[in-house]
Amino acid sequence: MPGQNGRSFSSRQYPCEKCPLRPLPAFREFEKQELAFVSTFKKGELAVDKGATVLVEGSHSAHLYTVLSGWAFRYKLMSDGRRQILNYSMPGDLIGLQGSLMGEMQHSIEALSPMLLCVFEREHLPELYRNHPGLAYDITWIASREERMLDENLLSIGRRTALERAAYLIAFISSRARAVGLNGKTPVRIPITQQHIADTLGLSLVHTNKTIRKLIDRKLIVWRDGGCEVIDGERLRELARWEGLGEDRRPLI
Amino acid sequence: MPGQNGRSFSSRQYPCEKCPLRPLPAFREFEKQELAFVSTFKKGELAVDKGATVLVEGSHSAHLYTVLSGWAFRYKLMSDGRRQILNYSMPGDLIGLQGSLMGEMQHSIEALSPMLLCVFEREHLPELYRNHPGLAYDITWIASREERMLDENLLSIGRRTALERAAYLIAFISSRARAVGLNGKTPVRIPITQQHIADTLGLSLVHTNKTIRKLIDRKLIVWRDGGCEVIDGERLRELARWEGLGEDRRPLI
DNA sequence: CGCTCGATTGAATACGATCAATTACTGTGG
DNA sequence: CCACAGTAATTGATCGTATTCAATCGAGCG
Repeated sequence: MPGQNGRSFSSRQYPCEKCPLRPLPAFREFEKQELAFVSTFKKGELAVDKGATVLVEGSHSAHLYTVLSGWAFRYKLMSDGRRQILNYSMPGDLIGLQGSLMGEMQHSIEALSPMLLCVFEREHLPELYRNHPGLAYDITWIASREERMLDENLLSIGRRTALERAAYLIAFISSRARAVGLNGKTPVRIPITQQHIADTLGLSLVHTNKTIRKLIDRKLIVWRDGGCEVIDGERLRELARWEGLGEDRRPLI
Repeated sequence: MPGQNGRSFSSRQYPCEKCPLRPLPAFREFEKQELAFVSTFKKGELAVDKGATVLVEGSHSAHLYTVLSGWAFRYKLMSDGRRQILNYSMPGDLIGLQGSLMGEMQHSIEALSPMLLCVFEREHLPELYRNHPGLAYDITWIASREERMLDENLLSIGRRTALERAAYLIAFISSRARAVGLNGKTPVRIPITQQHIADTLGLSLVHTNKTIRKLIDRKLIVWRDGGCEVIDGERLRELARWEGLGEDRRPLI
């Protein structure tokens, strides 16, 4: 199917039984029947281009997605254009749950790289709740996990200095990416611009640049190929006074 | 039962069938059988004093609470003492869900006033998911609502100026309080100190004071009896460039 | 080659933090 | 009833971090 608006839908290339993510140690094992249901729940796959808007504030999407591959960010805009990035999405993350449950989306999501998404129909969610309490529990768990990340981000923006914030953010994203196996032999390259970092940390672009530069000069990270790579995650966490993810295995819908 | 640690447990004075909150227009109607289950789910009531810690970061509480009356706030501490207040809890809000789902609490909760809490046992949660998919859905909905509030708070701290932030926070809390009928004939008095506001907005106490003073001088709020009252919510929202809650009826567990 | 986008840098300013008191209010004990 | 202690609010002065303004630089692209 040809792409319009930077997106193209296809039925399925990755049946849930052969999900490339599920075998990762980050994810919990699933019961056979749960996996079977998720497989019927999945309607198809959606490929989106870098820069495309996956979901937009104010819309009532009929769909819910799981990221199969690629990166995105979730953000809100004020009427005068100020932007706040709320969190990042990467493989294994659910996108659009808030909208599915509550109706209207109150934030937007944009792809940071080409992405492949599993598409689910929001209208089948009640069926999931009726017939698969374990999966229902998992979805609540996932919502709670997002809340936990937001708590930590709020602490960061509210109480950390600019340098600590930048260190925290990069360490945080990098830890999450590692957990889903995004590091090959080379370190993960986080595909964001300094403008994204600025809009996440609540700083100006100029000051963000000067702050990032300090991290580079201290050899904690490098900036290349339009993105960021962590060199010394340990010292980044220390600088940020951050305890780390401390996450155990999580469900994958 | 006598109180220790500022808390005292009693069986129940408010059976769910006579819940003082449920009839409020802010809450959805419940099926008879759902109400019956919630009633058995409720173990008793807990009264806590102002200033008492309801749940503490790092603990594994066996309980989950719904606020029947009173105010609390949810916060995180950094090892060096910096505090970030994440959100406020008021009647109808669920407390401790994150901990119930994920094990360890990663934030603390402290009472801002004397409170009365409905006590639920975390270990009965799976039963709720098995037998009451509607309630399970409601709990996810509640988690999503909290996430939505955090999104908005993050936007505020990240992108609003000090004056806008203060205006937003007070308008936000006051709107929520109104929705659960906390206003009699007089406006709601929000029982917080300026230190709480400072720790919510990510500002220093001194600067918070000067900012609040501007709101008072502009006659948008008054400060009295150790708390804050809104005089002109409309202009507060305008000043904050905030769209308002826009919430419809929500579930009450 | 000229264009655009993202990164970078210097300079001037402003917003908010910090330091240091002072004031107002409440509850307590003499 | 008053002195006193403790908490919360308030104010002025100074300092510093982050914003804004204004360029420049470098890489990728048509």
